[in-house]
Amino acid sequence: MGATIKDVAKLAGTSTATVSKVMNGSYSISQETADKVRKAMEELDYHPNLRAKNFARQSARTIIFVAELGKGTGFANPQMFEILCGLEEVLAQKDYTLVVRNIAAGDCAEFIRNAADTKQADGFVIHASVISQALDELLFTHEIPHIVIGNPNFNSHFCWLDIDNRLAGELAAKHLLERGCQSVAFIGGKPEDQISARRLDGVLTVLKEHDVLLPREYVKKGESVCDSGYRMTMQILENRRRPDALVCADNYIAYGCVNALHDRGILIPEEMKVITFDDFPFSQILKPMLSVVNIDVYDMGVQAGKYILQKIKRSNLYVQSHITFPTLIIREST
Amino acid sequence: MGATIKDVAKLAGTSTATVSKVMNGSYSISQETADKVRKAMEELDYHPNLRAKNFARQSARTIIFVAELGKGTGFANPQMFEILCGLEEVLAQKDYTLVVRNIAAGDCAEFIRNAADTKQADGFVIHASVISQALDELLFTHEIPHIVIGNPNFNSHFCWLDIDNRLAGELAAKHLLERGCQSVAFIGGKPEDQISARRLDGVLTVLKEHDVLLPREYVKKGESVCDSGYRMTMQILENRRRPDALVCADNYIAYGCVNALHDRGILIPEEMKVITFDDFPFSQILKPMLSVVNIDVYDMGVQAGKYILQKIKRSNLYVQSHITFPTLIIREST
DNA sequence: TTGAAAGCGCTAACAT
DNA sequence: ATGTTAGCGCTTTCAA
Repeated sequence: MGATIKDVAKLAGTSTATVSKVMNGSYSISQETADKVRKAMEELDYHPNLRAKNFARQSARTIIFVAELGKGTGFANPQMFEILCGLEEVLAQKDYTLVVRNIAAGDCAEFIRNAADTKQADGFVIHASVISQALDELLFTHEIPHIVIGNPNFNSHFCWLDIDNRLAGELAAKHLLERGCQSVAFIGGKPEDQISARRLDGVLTVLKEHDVLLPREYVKKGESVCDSGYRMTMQILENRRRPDALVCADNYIAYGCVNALHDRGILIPEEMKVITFDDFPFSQILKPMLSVVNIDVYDMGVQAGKYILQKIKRSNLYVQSHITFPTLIIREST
Repeated sequence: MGATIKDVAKLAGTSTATVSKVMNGSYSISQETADKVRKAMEELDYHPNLRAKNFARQSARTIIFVAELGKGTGFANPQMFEILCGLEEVLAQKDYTLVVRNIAAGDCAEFIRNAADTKQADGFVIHASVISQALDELLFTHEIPHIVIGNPNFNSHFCWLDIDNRLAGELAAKHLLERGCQSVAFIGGKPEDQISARRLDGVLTVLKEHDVLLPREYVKKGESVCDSGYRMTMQILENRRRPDALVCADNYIAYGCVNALHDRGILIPEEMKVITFDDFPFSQILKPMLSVVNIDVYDMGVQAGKYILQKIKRSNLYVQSHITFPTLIIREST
């Protein structure tokens, strides 16, 4: 066992209260005493017991990151890890501890209620995959500091942050316009895929503004897998008139798309420009390397960290926003 | 503030000690009293304060996962996240809390010393990227429960777990032999790449045993990137006699390799079998889908969790082993 | 400017 | 089988 505050007090010839005050930088301590105490600390190689401190203060200085984890999550969702890293950066800087907790969506409310009740954490960063009406109510009525990562798809009181996929779509479209494209097609994910839908939305907005049409037969919906991207691309190529650019809703679709163009002997970007979203996992590896509209998910974690710390201080703070800005990365495919 | 143990005791008409015993399942409590207490708990919606509990018990029930995180880690190293998920599963099951902490290699020893000193954690799971001689000494002399993920490349007292890359190489080679291959080439990473080297080692061992030769010109060393894989494959194809199988040291190399074979019009697997390691990120997506020797990194996290919990109980436990077994996944490329 | 003392909520040794 | 009581290490109020 290391030295305790008592040992320090004894050696310094003061009370434990004084030692505590020195540690916490109270103004009402004379230089002299402070020096004595600090010397004693050094001599004893004293490190305050964080747990005792938190207990006495009735605060944990802990944030729990809650999400549905499990086998395969690391590979399927590296973004989540990236967010986690950003979050950690901010929390560690402010001497907060980051706890990671896997929880099934159904058990989330119960878990958080208990964790908040027993003061295991001061706040929660919650992945949108585990939210529910019940959770919303709990957080709202108990005023539990939290921030949800991802836009809830139902009406709620949650504080949340999300990517602005609509804006991302706009950026992609604008870039194509700048490249002189006259006719653009979009190949997307499932009809219910919100991300894909919002990206399409952004694309459409910009194209309309510039009187570039995107006829119905140039919008495809399939699945977020390579094969589907391949098929959708082929379908688009069947049209009498070909578009001069393809916007792919994500990397997987883009991969299939590039394969299809390759098989048809269509040159990228000379005959067809291709752009997609997110810089992972293929965009930098495919031939040609793909232009993308990317999201800095690490920064999203940083933002989440800042907000949750603010929420803890001022619980009336309310945030619902698309805070993380997408950026255009131009590569060979456009 | 929620109800405390005192409130429960008062309502149940017992002492706090009795309440504590009921909570912790002591044998020496009559059914009757236990029921009374439990009813009181329910009535008050009592949840024990975990921090008080841990503090009183002088144990944190916490494991800290220490690694060098930062922007890009999530994408560059999804394995780490996968391990983390496995670790969380085991710890949560035993009511342990998992804390994630980014630390530079240089600051690691200092951080762990302090965390251990102040009993912030009962044990540490440490990524090999942040270990050092100093850390080894600290953990050894202070008998701090830990487990290192990854084989340290210097002499040490660490407890560690790692993947058995040698065995993985053996499995790959055996599979090729079973497929009737007579002549095998290996295209690997940099000369100093330990993982690549061990995989090659395993391949060579098996081939020798079966009198299949792997001549010097069939072993290439390059880089773990697609382009390098492409070039190395082309080099091998330049030989007068072609091998009938290629072992690629990893997914990136394999990607280049497949491209090269494709460009040369060589059919996989009919004219050339291809096998690689790890099931990420391309093996399931390339055409043809690649046979791989895979490592269950999630399970590695699970193992790490089990070991660290054991270490905490019995500090004399000593582990240095390649604990996670590779498995063969046969797909179209062989 | 300093110190005494009462917590913080729970555990565990010891007594009954 | 149950209760008494002394901690766990630090904070914080209040008095000196």
